[in-house]
Amino acid sequence: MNIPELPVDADTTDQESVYARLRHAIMVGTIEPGTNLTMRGLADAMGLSPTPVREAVRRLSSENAIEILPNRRMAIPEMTLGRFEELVALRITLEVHAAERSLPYLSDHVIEKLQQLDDEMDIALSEENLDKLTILNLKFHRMLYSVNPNQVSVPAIESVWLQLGPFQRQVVKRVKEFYKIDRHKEILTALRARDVAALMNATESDIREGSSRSGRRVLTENLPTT
Amino acid sequence: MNIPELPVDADTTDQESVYARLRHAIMVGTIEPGTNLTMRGLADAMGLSPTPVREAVRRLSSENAIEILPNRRMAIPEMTLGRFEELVALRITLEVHAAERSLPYLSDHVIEKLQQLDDEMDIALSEENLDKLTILNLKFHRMLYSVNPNQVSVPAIESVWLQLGPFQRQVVKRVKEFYKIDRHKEILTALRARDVAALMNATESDIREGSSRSGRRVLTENLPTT
DNA sequence: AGTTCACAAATGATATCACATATGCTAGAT
DNA sequence: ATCTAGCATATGTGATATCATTTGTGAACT
Repeated sequence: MNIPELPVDADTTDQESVYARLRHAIMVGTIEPGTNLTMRGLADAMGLSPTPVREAVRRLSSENAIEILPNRRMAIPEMTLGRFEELVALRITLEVHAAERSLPYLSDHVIEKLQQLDDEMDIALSEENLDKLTILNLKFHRMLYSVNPNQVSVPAIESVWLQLGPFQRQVVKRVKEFYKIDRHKEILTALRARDVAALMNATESDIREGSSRSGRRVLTENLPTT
Repeated sequence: MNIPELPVDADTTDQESVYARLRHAIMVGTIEPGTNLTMRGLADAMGLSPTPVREAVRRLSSENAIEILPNRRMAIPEMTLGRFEELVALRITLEVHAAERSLPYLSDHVIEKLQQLDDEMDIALSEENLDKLTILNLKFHRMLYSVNPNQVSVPAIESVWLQLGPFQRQVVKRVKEFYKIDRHKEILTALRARDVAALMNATESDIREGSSRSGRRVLTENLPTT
């Protein structure tokens, strides 16, 4: 198992950096569904003792990114069509909610930064750098929802991202087939117009087209439907 | 700090039981907002070494039930009016979503069990057993949302309950002032009629009246508004 | 060849220890 | 009396050791 390192500032705790590394790896789909993990294996891979690894894994298990089996072993959960569709539906509900509640706090400056992120995404797409595309996409959404100063939904949203993550590589490969219209441009237009209804619509379409269609295709080809 | 014990079956791990105990205590509001916690303090209180306590605490921190401060100390987060209103709004969005997606899987047998829970709540209310009332209420909601076999929203919902928990005792004391109409009865009626719109309406009203109004009152009386 | 049992290796869970940092208290200076 | 410096204590973090349980392997048996 090879978990890429991540830049960390000096004061971060080992537990924290393990958490960040695993989280990142899961979210971009580095680790495939069904992968079995061991505390000592991860600890060895990262050159640490099992202690901080256990703490990081526990956190991820509470976010439903890692599954603790009855035999006390750990695994990345398998994806099924039913679970996938529930996750996408939840993602839409949560992100439409978060977008709606961010709009009143939105400044032109943030819109500008969102625009820049979208530009970077265009570059990543043309370079076929799919992991980077994924990260930038999530960063775009996170930034929008975080402008609400009392925001409490981002952690829930990130948990859904984590659960969809292992499946991400398979989905994103097909994204060009289904993602004909650039919904981020629509989101940006709605933001500039401060148009709530348009924003909610564009957000839903973005998520649905970015994951649902291609994801379902992959799943009906490969996986059990239960 | 006195964290009540909880019944556990033989095979549960120490870490797991600490997690369950803390979680329960936070959810019914045993621990007040702003309370400072220490690993060793909790460990001593439960007769365990710090190791399993750390893991349980880490999990709860990832569910935003416990806050890790920059000095690496831990505390139960303070509540503010802004955060409170965001939490209630998120609770409504999530639970309306979950209720809607459970309805298609609902059996008469489950409706019967929900009815029984509601009866128990009436008794708890007449006995003024407020902690029990809280637990039964959450159990009622959890049972409904869990009939969806592919359900993925309950963990997110429980995280919101956890974040509202420390505030629960103050709110529930006032519940009689605002909770004039029994919205659980309305939910049950909607379930029996398989009426989605009525279900969603009743769910929203139940949550809003059960927490929002009395909660806001408590907060505007006591706390900073930021 | 396939099955079963026994033993070895791997793994998870927890306590303990060592270390670094943060906190709190006391004594001295102003 | 108040502030500050310094030291003792408390606390968080992580490595290690130990034990119980699970997994895996190989030999004996059918």
